[in-house]
Amino acid sequence: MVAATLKDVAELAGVSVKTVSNVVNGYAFVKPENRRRVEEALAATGYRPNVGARNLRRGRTGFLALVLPELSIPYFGELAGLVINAGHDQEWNVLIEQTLGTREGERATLGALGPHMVDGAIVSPEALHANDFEELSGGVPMVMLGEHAVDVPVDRVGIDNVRAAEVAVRHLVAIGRTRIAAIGQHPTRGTAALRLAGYRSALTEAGLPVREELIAPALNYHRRDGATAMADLLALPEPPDAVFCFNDLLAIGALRAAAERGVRVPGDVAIVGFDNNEESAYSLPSLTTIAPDKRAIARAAVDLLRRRVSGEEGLAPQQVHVPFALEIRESTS
Amino acid sequence: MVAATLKDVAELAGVSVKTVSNVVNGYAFVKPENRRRVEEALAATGYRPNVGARNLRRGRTGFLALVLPELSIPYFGELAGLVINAGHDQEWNVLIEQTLGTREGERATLGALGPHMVDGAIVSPEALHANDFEELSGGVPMVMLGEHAVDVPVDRVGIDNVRAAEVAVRHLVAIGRTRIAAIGQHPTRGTAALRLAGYRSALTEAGLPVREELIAPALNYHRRDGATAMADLLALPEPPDAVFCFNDLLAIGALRAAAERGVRVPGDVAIVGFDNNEESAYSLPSLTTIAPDKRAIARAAVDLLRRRVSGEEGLAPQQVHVPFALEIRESTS
DNA sequence: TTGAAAGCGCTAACAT
DNA sequence: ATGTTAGCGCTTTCAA
Repeated sequence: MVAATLKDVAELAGVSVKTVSNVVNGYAFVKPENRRRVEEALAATGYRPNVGARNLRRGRTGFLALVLPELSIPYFGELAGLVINAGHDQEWNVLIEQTLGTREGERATLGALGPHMVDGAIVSPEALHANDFEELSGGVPMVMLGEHAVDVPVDRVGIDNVRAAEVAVRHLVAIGRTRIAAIGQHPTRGTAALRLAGYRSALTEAGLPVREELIAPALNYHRRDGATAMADLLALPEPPDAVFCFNDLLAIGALRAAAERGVRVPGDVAIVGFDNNEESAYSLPSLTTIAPDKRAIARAAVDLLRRRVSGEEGLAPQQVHVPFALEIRESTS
Repeated sequence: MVAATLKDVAELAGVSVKTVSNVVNGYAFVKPENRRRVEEALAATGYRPNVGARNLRRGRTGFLALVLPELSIPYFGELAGLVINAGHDQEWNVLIEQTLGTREGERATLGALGPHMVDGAIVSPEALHANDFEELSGGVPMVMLGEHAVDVPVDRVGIDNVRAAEVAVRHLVAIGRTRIAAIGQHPTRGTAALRLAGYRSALTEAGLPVREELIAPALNYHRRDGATAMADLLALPEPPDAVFCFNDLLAIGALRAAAERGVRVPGDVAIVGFDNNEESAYSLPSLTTIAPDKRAIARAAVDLLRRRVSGEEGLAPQQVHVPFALEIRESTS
């Protein structure tokens, strides 16, 4: 029993393909008698539309690309799940591509995204340059995730990173910390610059000095990088009494570095993360963190794409800010 | 500059579509002169093949479905990344579908996988019944991930769960524990039964009694379920001195429940997990766990699928066992 | 070695 | 209300 086609069904029902197509697509007015016969034939043959053919005809692919660094990174795993769901709501299947967060990888992936491969792409760039974007977009509508230094006329969805960082640091100030460090400085990551700006401004606002030695860089944003950076901070003559990490993985690493040195959290040093990964509610201690509304990010991105794809030409590039919250947990109480 | 077609390129180069197609597909013998002109035209138009049309013609889709409970679960996030990579090696794009681990969800997803949607599917079933499988496979070649009670003539890839559980429990015996509990009993999960069997056999082999009150059920395999189960175990008149958790998330939850009650790990109770999620190397204490070779799982699954799709008919359903290792960390030392 | 043309399964004019 | 038919862009006989 090899896949039945519209034609097969039509023959079995004794009607034309058009009628079958109409029934299948829930179309118009079909004589009840015919509808019944078509439906029977449909069931009898176990007909399933050939999506490829349908899309070829319709001039769409039915696919959406989600381009991100790596699915094994909790934040992206969680986000991807939500994007898949949001995509389904718009009859899109989501194709996930991994770039490893390198410019190489990002260029290669965008370049491979032919105009026929997908109807649009949701991209979470980490290292892309502005001109890469223009060069490689290939006419595929795109939405960028997260705020970025890169200035490209493209829709973006994310939270207000400067404000979020301010909220995080203000919280540390509010619980009485004065030597507040930051982990995650990075030369090219767009969000790093923004979170750092928020960190600085919150300190200044509180009348606290910004000490450059308390701003720790991170080559990557993995757990091990957080541990390394935290080790360096704790080795300072005057170590910090609080640390704002630019993501939860860094914070988890920082937690471990502290524990290994017998430094108590939050007793000796309070820690705040960013992203609200599921694991952060279960770390020991659990992690206070900035919780972006990931569901809103996924929905807004897909929605923006839908509007672009359905050809709202005049629409200027949008910058959508979704809500975030400070999730206060044990690492700061 | 709307997407150029083969025809456009042919006209520009002054040759037939066939010749262009030949060049594009690196085919046969093309007169050098013509080849040059085609290549120029190709570059000038920025031609990209329409994958949908190509696949329609070729009778394949170029897509592979990866059906799993949820991408936000670390194990599946990590695995999905590896499957995507393995798929690319065989010129497949991977489509991820989430079932939430319910029979409902699994049935719906498999049912939606028309024969035209994907060339094959890699399925990680959690609740599927044997007849669901036959009813819904719709002729799409499938590979199942993990061992399962469900007996269906389908290729499977996974580790030897009974042996792995034995290795885990033997380790607990080896470090001198005698009241060894298990967390993760479940009425329908295939792996639960196998891991429990390994648990029992390792205890028996060590001459230790199997105490039913030390076998804790888990409705789900999330962190919170591990915490709940651990709380129950610790409330026993004679609490365990070791716990074997059927996955790392349960173990992470157990770690927290212990910490909240002032129970020291591994001092008072040693804990072993299963899966080797990335986070388990950074928990406090870090988690001893069974580490399946996930890369091997991904590769074997894709490879099996490739063989099925390319129509090796006579091939009997395979059961592939990939290697695993016991990763010893702080939670048992 | 290349061209012409059929057709993959579907949708949407157009005609009836 | 339904049938006929022309393609969507591509690959692939079949001829030339």
